[in-house]
Amino acid sequence: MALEHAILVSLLERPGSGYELARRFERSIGRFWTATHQQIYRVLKRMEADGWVTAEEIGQEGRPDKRSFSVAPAGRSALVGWLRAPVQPEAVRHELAVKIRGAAFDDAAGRAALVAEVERYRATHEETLARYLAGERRDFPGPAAPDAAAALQHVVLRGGIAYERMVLAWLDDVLATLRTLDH
Amino acid sequence: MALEHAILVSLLERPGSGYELARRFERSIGRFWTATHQQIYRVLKRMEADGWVTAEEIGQEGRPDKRSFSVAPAGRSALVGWLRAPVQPEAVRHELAVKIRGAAFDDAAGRAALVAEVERYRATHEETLARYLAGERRDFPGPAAPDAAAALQHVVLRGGIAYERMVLAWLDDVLATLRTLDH
DNA sequence: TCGACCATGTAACCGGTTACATGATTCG
DNA sequence: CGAATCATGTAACCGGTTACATGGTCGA
Repeated sequence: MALEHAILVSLLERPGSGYELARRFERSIGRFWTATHQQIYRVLKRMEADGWVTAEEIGQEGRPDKRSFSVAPAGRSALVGWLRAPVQPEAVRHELAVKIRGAAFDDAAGRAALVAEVERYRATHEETLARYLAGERRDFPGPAAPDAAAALQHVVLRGGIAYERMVLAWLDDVLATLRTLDH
Repeated sequence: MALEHAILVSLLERPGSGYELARRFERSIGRFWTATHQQIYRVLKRMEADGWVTAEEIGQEGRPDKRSFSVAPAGRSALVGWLRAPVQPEAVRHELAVKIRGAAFDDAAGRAALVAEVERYRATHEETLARYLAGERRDFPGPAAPDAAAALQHVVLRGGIAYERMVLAWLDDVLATLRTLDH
C-alpha cells in the first residue's frame, strides 16, 4: 500500500490537481507505480481528510475550476517515516511468462498465434524504450544532474531503460525458442 | 485475473494437491506469479465446481490425506482459449523506485539509511540470482532441452536470470548515485 | 458538429492480503 | 518436548479495477 506515498513524492516534486496527477501516473510515475484517476481522487480525499495534503481552489477562465494539492507537514513526515521503513519485496505478476509455459500444452497453431502475439508485445516495449530515451535526451541532456531530485529521477529513468532493454533481449530469446519448437 | 491459468499450467506440468501447488508458487512459478495457499485453495474450489479440475483422494499413512488435482478437458480448453487472447500489459509496482525519488525530500541521515536498505535489498536479489543459476545447472545441464515443456520452462528461467542481473546492475547505479549526493 | 481534452467524481465488484484455526507427524 | 513440516481450510478487510456520470472548451 504505497499509492499515498507515490502521490506525496509526485506532489513534492510539483503540486498539482488530481487530474494532473493522473496524467503524471500515465507518464513518468506510471513506469513504477500505476494508478487510475478514480483511485487517485479517492486516495486524495482521504489524504486531505488526514491533513497530509492541502487543496487550493484555482478558478480558471474557459476551464473547469481545479483544486491544486500541496503536501502539508504531516504528509511530509508520513513520507519520511515510510522512506525509512524496510523495502517490501516486489510481488511479480508476469502474465506472458505464464502463457509461455502454457504454450507447451497448445498445438502448433496455438504456438504460431503466440509468436505473433509476442511480436506485437515486443513492439510495444520497443516504443516504450524509445519514449524513455527521448525523455532522457530532453530532461537530462547535460553530463551531470544539477540537483538531488533530478539526479534521482534520472537514475530511476535509467532503471526503466535497463528494464526495457532486458525485456527486448529476452523476448528475442523467447521468439527464437518458440520458433525452434515447430521449426 | 490469471491465477486460474497459472494453476492450470502448473497442474498440466504435474498434478498435485493445493499444498504442493502453494510450494511450487513459492519456488518456480512464484518467479512470475505469486499466490498464497489461502488464495490457491479458494480458486481450486471454484475451479473444481466449474469442472476445470478433478480431485483424487489419496490416503497417506502417517500423513493427513491429500487431494491431488488434475486438469479436466474443460480446464484445458479454458487454458487454450486464454493462451490465444491478447497479452495484457503488465501493471508495474516497484516500491523501491518510489522511495528513491522520495529520497530527494529526506535529509542526509535518511539517505544514508536508504543506502543501507538498498544494500540489504541488493543482497536478497544476489541470493535469488544464485538460486536461479543453481536451478538452471540442476534442471538444464545439457546443451538443448529434450521436449517443448522443458525448453519453455528454461526460457522463462533465463528471463528470471536476466531480470535479476539487470536489477543488480541498476542497484549498483542507484547506490553510486545516492552516494554522490552527500559525497 | 464531433471528437479530443479538461476536470472531478460515485458505486459495485472482485481479487489479494492478513489473521485465525485445526490437527497430525517427524526430527533434533 | 518443541519446532518444523504436512495438509486444508474460513473470515474479514481493503485496495484496485471497471463501469457509469457530468459538463464545459477547443480545434478540425
